Amino acid sequence: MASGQDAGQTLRNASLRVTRPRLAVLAAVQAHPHSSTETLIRAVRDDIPGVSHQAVYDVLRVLTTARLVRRIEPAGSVARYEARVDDNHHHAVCRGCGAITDVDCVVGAAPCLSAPDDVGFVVDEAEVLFWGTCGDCSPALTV
Amino acid sequence: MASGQDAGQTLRNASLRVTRPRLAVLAAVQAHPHSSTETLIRAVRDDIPGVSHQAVYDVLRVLTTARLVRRIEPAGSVARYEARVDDNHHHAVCRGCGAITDVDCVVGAAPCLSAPDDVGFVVDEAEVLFWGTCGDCSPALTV
DNA sequence: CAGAGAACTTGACTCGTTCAAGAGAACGCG
DNA sequence: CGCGTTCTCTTGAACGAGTCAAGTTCTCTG
Repeated sequence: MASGQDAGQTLRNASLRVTRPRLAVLAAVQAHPHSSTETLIRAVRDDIPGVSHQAVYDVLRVLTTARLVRRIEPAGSVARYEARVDDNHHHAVCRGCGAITDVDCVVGAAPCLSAPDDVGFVVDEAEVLFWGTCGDCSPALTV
Repeated sequence: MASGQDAGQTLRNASLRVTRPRLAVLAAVQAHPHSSTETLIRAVRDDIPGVSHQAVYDVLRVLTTARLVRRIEPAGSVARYEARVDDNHHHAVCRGCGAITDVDCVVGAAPCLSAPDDVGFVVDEAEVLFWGTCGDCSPALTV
């Protein structure tokens, strides 16, 4: 893939060392958005069979801290990761199957909602989560 | 307390049996909004010293299912509970100390944001979480 | 007041995630 | 190009919030 070098450069730009696990994790997150750590571990092992789960956990933390991936943690779910970091978008979570779908920001720039002007609370992010039922999980609702 | 009978009636209205643990948990959630399960267990034990943690977990699940309390689960935090269920409000979470503050809904009725009209996804709740730093945790920011 | 079924106690256990120590690899510098 | 420092990965154990399961106790109906 031509993006292999790009990923290396991306890491370097973030002052991170370029290692195979990091490249593989980055690629896995891009290829499988909203995946759990376990899913990502499996995906990474397709590329590097021997990676330890700890390595993936470490890499994900580093990438998250460097803002190269974004961590999502809907209630009742394990942590999930996605590579869309430069735009402001939200998520819809299905209560039935747990599937997560991207939802473009309904208002505009982040934080896309008016912040509480209260007692010195400084908002740096407004997280919006839509809870509901996806098409596959609502067969009974025959409109 | 005069609310003792009210709480019993509240449970009965929800078709739930009235037990001391349930009354105590309900009172604890009302008295300590945004508390963790562990905190609630301690609060309940002030009233009924012998309650098992399992009982509190059970009661919280039942009350949550019956919509008498609401469960909040910010990323990186344990589950927390509150008794404000009949209005639509959101939360501000401090990245420093983890404190949670109520924020009245900025738009109006729930779900207070336009839903994704996409592929048959039916939204029943829009959860908004403001992330930032509370007054106590930002002493360095001397405007 | 007695029976049925829900609720609580006790104690073990699961599972995602983190901690810790040592071996190995990436990168800057000579 | 090779060396050393420092960060990264491996291995294996540990943690902790929450759940499961079996048995006893209590609430409520008739």
